Amino acid sequence: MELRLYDTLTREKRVFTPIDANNVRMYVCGPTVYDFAHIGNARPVIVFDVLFRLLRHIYGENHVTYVRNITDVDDKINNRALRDYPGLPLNEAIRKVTEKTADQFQADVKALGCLLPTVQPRATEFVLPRPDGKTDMVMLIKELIARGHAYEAEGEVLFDTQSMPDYGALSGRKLEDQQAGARVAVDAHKKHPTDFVLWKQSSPEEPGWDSPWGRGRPGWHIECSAMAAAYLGTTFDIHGGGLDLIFPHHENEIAQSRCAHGTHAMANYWMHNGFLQVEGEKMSKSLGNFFTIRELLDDWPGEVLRLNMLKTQYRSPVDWTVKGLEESAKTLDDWYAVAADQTGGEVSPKVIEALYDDLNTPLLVAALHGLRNSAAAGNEADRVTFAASLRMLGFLSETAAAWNDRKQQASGVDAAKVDALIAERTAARARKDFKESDRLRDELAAMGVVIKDSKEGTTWEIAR
RNA sequence: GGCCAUGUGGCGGAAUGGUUACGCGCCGGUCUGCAAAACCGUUUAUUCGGGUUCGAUUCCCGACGUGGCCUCCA
Repeated sequence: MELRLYDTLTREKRVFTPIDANNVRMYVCGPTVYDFAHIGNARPVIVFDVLFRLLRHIYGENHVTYVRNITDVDDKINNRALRDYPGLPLNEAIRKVTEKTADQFQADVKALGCLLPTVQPRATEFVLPRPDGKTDMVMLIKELIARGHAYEAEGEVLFDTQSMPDYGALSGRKLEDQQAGARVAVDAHKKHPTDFVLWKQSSPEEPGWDSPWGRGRPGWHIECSAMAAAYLGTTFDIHGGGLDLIFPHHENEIAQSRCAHGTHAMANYWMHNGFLQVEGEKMSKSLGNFFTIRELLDDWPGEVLRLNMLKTQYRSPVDWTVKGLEESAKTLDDWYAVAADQTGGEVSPKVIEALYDDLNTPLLVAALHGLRNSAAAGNEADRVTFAASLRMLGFLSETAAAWNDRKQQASGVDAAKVDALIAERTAARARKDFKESDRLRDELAAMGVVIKDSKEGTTWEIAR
């Protein structure tokens, strides 16, 4: 059994072979911290967390390096800073925006059950040459100019796309096609319409760094090229992100990195997650179906959001619906009850096998259902395996009791009152006063409490 | 317009050149004072039209639908 991953560059599933099994290296494009992350942003975070966990399982916990950057230099951030903190000096306002947003992102991701990446570098720390000598953006740009892949024009430094014979390979674009397209803005100072900015000048009001090309700031793509090289080397194993990043972001990252380093590949496997729709419609602020992770966490435990995401294979579109969330919540209630705080054990081979096929998480969920049914039927070995498998995937982060308490607390139901009503009902049933016992049951139901009678007595839970 | 992805039962969602995925729901049963829960069981599908093939949901072509990218959106 071998791990196979779909590679966007070759458009096929390929057996995964790491460059160095002692240090498997993965880079995933993280957030640009200008606004709270929405549920669509959560998808790559969760998907690549699962891959990270799988790689750790295969190669060992200390033999995988996962880098997820934080982009804290971007014109959207500048605009947001000006809007939200009009009185403050820009640099201070920017810091407030990026810190607040980055902190919220970290909290959100943790709630979703994701492990901390090995490193989370910030773009602003990689603009200028560093004391530790790690690759920085200015260094890369100088190298690109020296190698004849970039040129200066009107104060900008631009990447010369025509200098790279196979530019466009990832997205399947040809330079010729781009020329004819009327929608590609033609700037007089560009040698070719697809040439893109590596460095641009900043006005005195804009954030900037002093560089060989004057005071300015980096273009959009160069920060990932720098941070990836800084931590993972000039060629590494896996580069991931959302489908929309294929062009131009990843295409241009590849161009910059390969041309600066003189390599044949930036990453050996390019993975892209599909998009997310909400209730069958495109998520957009104007439609009012735009949810931040934070908002969803107010209504659902993070594990519910996580499971809901993993019910679909990562390359397929996800339709994010309340019905789906309810189903996921119900499933987790059941799984918590059946797993029953088991500890230890090994992850099920079936779970690993499903993940080996390009992270087939729906098949994985089916395998979990199988274990669950076996455990519920009394197979104690499978109960342990079931729990171990769930934990490996980032579930079962709390005790079953805590899981149930959370639901009760969220509902605001008074447990003592429920217990008192149930005692009354039990007494009524004992004297065969079923009219009264049914009335009490209705009263509890009106409070959102469902009761369950069994031979051992009556238990209750919060209706979803 | 160019390029890319996708279209499976009431719903979500896998797999596969020929034999029921799985989950939710529905329905039936056991249990129950009646229910609920639990457990057992049943049910329904491969967008359309061609082609290849002994045989296609699976491969090929076309149509239609949906989504994405085409300079800073995961």
